[in-house]
Amino acid sequence: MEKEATPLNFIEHIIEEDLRTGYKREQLCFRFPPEPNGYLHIGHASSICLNFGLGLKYDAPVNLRFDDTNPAKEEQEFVDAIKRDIKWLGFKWAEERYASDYFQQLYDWAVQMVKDGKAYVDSQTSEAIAEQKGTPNTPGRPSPFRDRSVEENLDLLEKMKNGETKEGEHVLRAKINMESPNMLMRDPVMYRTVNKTHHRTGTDWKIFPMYDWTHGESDYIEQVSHSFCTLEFLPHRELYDWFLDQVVDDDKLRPKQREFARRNLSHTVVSKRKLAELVAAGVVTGWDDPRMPTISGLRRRGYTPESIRNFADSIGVGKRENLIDVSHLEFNVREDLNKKVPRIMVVLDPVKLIIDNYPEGKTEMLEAENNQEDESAGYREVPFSRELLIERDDFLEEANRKFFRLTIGKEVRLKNAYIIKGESVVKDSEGNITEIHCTYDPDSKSGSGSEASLRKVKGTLHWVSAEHAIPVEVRLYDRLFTEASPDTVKEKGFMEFVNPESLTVVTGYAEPSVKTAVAEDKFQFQRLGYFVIDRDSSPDNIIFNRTVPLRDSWAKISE
RNA sequence: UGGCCCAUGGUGUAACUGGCAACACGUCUGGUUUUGGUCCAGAAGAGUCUAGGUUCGAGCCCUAGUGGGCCAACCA
Repeated sequence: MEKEATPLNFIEHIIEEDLRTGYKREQLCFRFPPEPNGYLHIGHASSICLNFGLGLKYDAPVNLRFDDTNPAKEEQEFVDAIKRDIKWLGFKWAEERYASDYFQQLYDWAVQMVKDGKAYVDSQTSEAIAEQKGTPNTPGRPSPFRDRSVEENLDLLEKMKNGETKEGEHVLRAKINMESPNMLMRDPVMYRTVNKTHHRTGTDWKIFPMYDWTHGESDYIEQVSHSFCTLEFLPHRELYDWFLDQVVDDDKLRPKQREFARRNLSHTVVSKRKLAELVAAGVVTGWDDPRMPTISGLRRRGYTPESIRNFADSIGVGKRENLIDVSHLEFNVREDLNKKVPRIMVVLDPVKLIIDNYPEGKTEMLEAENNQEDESAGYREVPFSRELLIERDDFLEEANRKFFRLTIGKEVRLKNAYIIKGESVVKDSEGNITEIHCTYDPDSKSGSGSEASLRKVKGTLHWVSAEHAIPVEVRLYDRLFTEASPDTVKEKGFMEFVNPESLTVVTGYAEPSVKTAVAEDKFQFQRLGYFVIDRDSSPDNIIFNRTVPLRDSWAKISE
């Protein structure tokens, strides 16, 4: 029907090819299979967007399936967090499934495999089994238990299942090929016993299936057509297919595993273990700290679901190693926020600006556009008076020609207000500027249309009225890691690369309308970056988080 | 002493069954602008890891090499 204007990525090429060679469109089904052992991060977001994006594109169901086969690591808390984050990203899953739903079916199949001589119980230590497996360069040797009788195997498997054997005493192994060049085919473990309470099956099961003996079978049960995973699972594909051979009915759809490269982000660590360490060490306040690469952290930092989805789409999928620069991600928030965030003026590092020729005690309300790019965002009123606060670095006594802001003797515009001219400064005994004095042109009011108001000036400054300013807490976030490469961070110990200035808390002064904005949970913006109101804010305690700083050029020119 | 995967501007991806290497980010220049943001216009930047081969023609196919990655949890 529709012409594909955008080129297909290689995953879509696979699907298109399958559609040409037998698959029916209505058979397409995908899944996102997280293990509930931690919070979702930006890496998962790519996978979520890929799978759910395919679902949308092909109008196919996408299941959310929790890979909960290891009770030692998994918790209900993570299940809840994962569901929340996927919803926040804006996706809807067709079915909510759990690998643990399939424990009985998996067990029945395993029993059949034992009967068919395709699986056996091994009673060696894990060390012995590992040793016999050989190495990628040397073939493995068969276990002494490899040829146990079917009866004995069945009996032992039953006992394992009932918890009549000790943890680690036996495992069930598939009988494949100890000399395979693929290590995974050297009689992989299918079941191990774990004496832990499972978050869903409780103590019903004492044996738990391994990933390989679960994933393809779960895909098959759910009739998933394409099971996409990251490249490190490529060697698993042979085993995925072998296990499927043992259970697949010819008249049902056979799932396909296909692999894509995980997408790495510069300046970002996503290892759950390391993130947990950051939380434990108190480097961050929690999994949803705005500096965390978790979806909940990004949300709190001010990233919108759209910006994350756009990022994932624009980055594409491939099969090669990659390191995507965070600037790609940051571009996507800026792009999205530009369109929809109302602007509010906030001064972070204030210095007093006094308009000598403005009447003392007078306050006038000026009209200000909420979003210059979106007229429907409307207008608000901002109080203006004789004493204002402006950014300290918006003023320089002696400026070079590249400095566009306030200096003595030059004119600039106060945003939404008047054109002013720098006159003089007052300094304390240490030479710090405490007051800047200026004069304003009463005819130059913004939007008045007067001749004076149309005069070109070299810069525009944001400001707040000192008397009306509302103190707010502003948290300036920078990249958590100073090193770009996740590998380097991994090798050298990631704590060394934690940026000590990743969080700076300052008191800022905002215009009064910030109160309304907090109540309405609106985004904020001003020149120094994009600010969003932290979700811990209340009208009495307003906290801003900064999402991304503006381009570095600002910092360079300031010097 | 193996097997498998990958190789396109600084970054990430495109290039239909071989046909002038494209898009986005980033960078730079200019313009608009009630902030240097935004927006608009434009530029620079790879000849596709190397060497052979097939072909009228190769980023796409073949061979070898080089470089990078994955595989030796009772993790996923």
